[in-house]
This record gives sequence, C-alpha cells and structure tokens, in this order.
Amino acid sequence: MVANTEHAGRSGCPVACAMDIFGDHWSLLVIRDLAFSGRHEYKDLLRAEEGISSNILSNRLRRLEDNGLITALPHPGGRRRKLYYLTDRGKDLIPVLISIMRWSERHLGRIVKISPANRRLLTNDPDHMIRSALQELERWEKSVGI
Amino acid sequence: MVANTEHAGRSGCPVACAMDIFGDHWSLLVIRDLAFSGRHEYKDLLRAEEGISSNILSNRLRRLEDNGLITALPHPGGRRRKLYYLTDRGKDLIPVLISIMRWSERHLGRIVKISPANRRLLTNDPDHMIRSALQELERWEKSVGI
DNA sequence: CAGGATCCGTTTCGATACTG
DNA sequence: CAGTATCGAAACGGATCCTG
Repeated sequence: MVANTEHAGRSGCPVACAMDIFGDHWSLLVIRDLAFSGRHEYKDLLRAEEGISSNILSNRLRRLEDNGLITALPHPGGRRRKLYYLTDRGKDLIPVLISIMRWSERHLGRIVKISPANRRLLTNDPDHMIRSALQELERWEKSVGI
Repeated sequence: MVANTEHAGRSGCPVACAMDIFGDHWSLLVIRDLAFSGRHEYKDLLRAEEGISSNILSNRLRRLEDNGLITALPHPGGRRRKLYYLTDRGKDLIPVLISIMRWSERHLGRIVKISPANRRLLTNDPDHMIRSALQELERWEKSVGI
C-alpha cells in the first residue's frame, strides 16, 4: 500500500520516476556487470552483455553517467580508454539487482546458471552477497587509486 | 559476486532471463498497480498508469498473462469485462517493487510523492509493507470468491 | 586498435479512431 | 467499456566509418 491512489498519477510514483533505468532493457545489465563481474572497460561490457551493440552500449553508458549512476576514469594505459565504475548511487542498486535475482532464481530457476553455493547464498544470506560485492568494488577502486 | 564471469554469458544470468519483465517500461507499472492500488479492471489500469495507451496496456496484459504473472477472471457484471489479479509468481514481485521504491526514495526523493508515514514504513519496515500488501490482495480475492 | 558516431533497414511504440 | 486497427514517430541494432 505505497503507491496507491493517494500517491498515484503522473510522476507521482517511485517506480515511475525510475523507469528510465528500470524500464530499459540494457541499463540494468550494464549495472549488473559493473557490480558483479569486475568488468570496467567498454570492450568488456560489449563482449559480456548478451549481444548489446556498440551504439546502444555507448548510449547507455552516457545515459547512466548523466543519471549519476556511473562515472568514468581515464584508463592509465590508453588514449581514449576509460574505466567505468559505479557511483554510490549506482552501488545502491545492488540490493535491487539481488532482489531481482532472487525472484528469477525462484521462478525461472531452470534457466538460471548459478553455482549451488551462490544459489544458497542468494537464498539464505542476500545481505552477505551485497556486502561482498561492495567489498570487491572497493578493493578494485583502491587498486586503481580512486 | 553472483553473476560473475563464472556464470555470465548469453542467457546465463538471472537478470537477463527476466528482461522481458524488468526491461519493459510498462510491465512493472501494471504490476505495481495490481499490487498496491487495488485496481483490477482494464479501465482502472488505463487511467491509473501514467498515460499508457490502450493498445499497449492490452499488449502488456497479455504478455504478463503469458508469463504467468497475472490471471484474469470474468467480471461478474460485464460481457467482456475482466478482473485482473496477480498470480503467486506475480505477487512475489512485490519485494522487488519495494526494493525499487526504496532506491527511488533514497535517490529521487525530491520527485517521490509519498506520505511521511509510508516513507517511514518503506525505510524502516519494508517487510511489513510486503505483508500488508499481500493481506490486502488476499482480502480482495476472498471478496470476489477466488 | 579502442571508443564511439553515423547510416539505415527493421521493429516497437503510442495517440487516436474504431468496433462489438 | 474492453479491446483492436492504423499509421506516423521513435528506438533498436548490425555494419561500417571516423578519430585519437
């Protein structure tokens, strides 16, 4: 009973406000890879996504940057290369991703490839998963000197 | 560290599998209204959404039904009228919606219209919100004899 | 060669008019 | 009132081209 009649209507709903992010096919996937896969470069995201094309990835990276969900850092070893990573706002989407994963695990289990250990963790201790993902990101940030 | 390199790749990720639902602009909004707003009829959903057009609503309702997230019941007082409601699978999306709302509340707070009481509940006791939404749905289901 | 812009055919969206 | 048909507009996405 949150977004009920009392608060519904154009631009009045929490979910609606966020549809730029949640209503897009690719944004969440990019966030996911930045959050869980240790990927930070354009080419990694390009190859890792399930077939995103370069123009779309480019578009989404800019959109995510505009929305303050990711930032880019010049890559130490390249001219135009960049290192993309999540801002605090972006990192804060990790619980949402976990929650989606939990739903998917329960209802689309047959399709999900996930190790038994991670499946158990996802079910039994999602908070632990969140913490360890965040730790991993912080570790990476320190390693590149952010 | 869930969908990391070990499990990434085409159709290997929990998030990706669910993109038919999460990657769509309208599906989550329809689910939201079925979950929180006590709306069950076509016209209610049409008016309540932030401007969804009838063909899109029709399309999404069918898609959601095909995916087993909603079901329709013939309306007692109408020819083509139906009562749409969430299946168990659909109801299980409520935690995801709450998680999205929490994120939106934190980061898009300025846009979100939500009463202070509900905002506090959203922040402090999301589980309570989930339970009360489910109770409301069950109450409605009993009232129409499901 | 990496990042990403541009072109362009195909798909999807969405406002409105329409039907039973 | 519930849904469909139509049709212009927008988005997608594959290939290719540009630029540092």
